[in-house]
Amino acid sequence: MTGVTTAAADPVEPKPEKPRRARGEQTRQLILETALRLFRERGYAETTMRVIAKEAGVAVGNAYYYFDSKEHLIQGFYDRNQAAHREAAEQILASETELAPRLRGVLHAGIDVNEPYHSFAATLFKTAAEPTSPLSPFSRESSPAREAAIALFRDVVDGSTAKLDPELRKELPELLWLAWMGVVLFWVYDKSPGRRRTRRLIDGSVPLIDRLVSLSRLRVLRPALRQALALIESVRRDD
Amino acid sequence: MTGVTTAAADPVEPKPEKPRRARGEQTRQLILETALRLFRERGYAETTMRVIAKEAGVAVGNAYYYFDSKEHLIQGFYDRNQAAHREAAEQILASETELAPRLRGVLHAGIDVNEPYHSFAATLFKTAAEPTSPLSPFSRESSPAREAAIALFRDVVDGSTAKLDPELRKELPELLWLAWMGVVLFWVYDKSPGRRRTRRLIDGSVPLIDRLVSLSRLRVLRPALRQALALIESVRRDD
DNA sequence: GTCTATAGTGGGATAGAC
DNA sequence: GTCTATCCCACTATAGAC
Repeated sequence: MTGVTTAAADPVEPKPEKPRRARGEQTRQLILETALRLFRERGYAETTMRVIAKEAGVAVGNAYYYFDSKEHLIQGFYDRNQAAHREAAEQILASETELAPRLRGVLHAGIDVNEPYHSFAATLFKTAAEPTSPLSPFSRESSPAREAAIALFRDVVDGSTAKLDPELRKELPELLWLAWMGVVLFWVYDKSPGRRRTRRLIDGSVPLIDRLVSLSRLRVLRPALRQALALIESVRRDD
Repeated sequence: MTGVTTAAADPVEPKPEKPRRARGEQTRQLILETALRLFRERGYAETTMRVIAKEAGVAVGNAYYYFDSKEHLIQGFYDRNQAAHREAAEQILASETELAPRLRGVLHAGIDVNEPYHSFAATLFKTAAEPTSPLSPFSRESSPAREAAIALFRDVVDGSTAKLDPELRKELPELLWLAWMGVVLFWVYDKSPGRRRTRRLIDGSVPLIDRLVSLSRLRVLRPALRQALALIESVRRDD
């Protein structure tokens, strides 16, 4: 390609998109993929930045050029899986119209997507749990990812035929996301073969949630529902 | 009791209880107190083991003699506060007989006890959240502390005049402990002045829980209650 | 059993040359 | 953007004093 006649490369051929930047992005991806592979193979704590760099064929400093810290590699993982969850969920959302199976399908899809990373996810959870960490699911930095996740549950609710109290309908997506966080927490701690207990938790919780949502329209339960919604409202204030 | 004539030191004076061990315990406490003070003053990550040792007037190796790792200092903190919570709760448990104020009092007492360590507790939470860590509230190593905490909520329930479904009564202490973990999680993330939002969460949740517990005796809700209890049972299996 | 002092290892993170 | 050299700190090892 060094050829003479094309020597100075007159711009007949349009340059590939973002030649410089693309290379940077490529290096970034290379480092991330290498890191995630090593995390899966030998665990997070056991994988040193030196080894990640070596395996990826770059210098340690270069890894730190793209990722502020070892923990920031986790954010890459997080984003990737959020996207994968959304994609896996689309199928169910397109085919089901009842609330319960929609919810059930989306929850199982989330577990499916994360399963290969179960052992590594324990560490993910550790760093995500720190409130001061930008990786926390509640942090400002994560809010795009969080909003995306909540939007997924809004789809679950809004695309269903369920009849809901309008106030409840407004709050439900965020509540379901919270419940999902709870399921993830349970899953992280779940050591049962094939994560049977988590599957059972989902299969048992969904009909229960479905039943409670229906019951919430009963006259006897209206005050309790109002009280619960007022609680959410009061707690949300002054954040 | 080896001695013949007991030449050296006839046992006229009984030795002070555990002369050697007491000294060890003292050193241990000294190191722990020093560490917790420094954690509060400058944060966990910023406090090095070197500084802890120096401030306590011991050698680094000595600190490691008593605490297997820096994180293990947190277990000391955890145990201390559990005891303090229990103690603070006694007053309320001795004076109240209704479920709601008993629960409310115990929850607020828990926050009171932990409040001085709020900023440091964030880090505590981080390490506690790792499932593989012995510091996790769900780990086997923590089970004495966890059992003690659940026992506290058993007192809350059993010492109250509330009329409960017997099945629910059996499960409620553990459920309340779980709720308490949730409150702690919320508290850790709570940045509002004076932790107002956490206080509101408690004040709003307790009457709601109280109401739901009462409602659970209604005929319309019995199936839902059974369903919920069955869920707990099925999820608990094969641990 | 309790403690010191010292010298090391290894890994996360950074500075600054190129 | 990429590298090499270096810093700092958690943690270990060891050898020995009391």
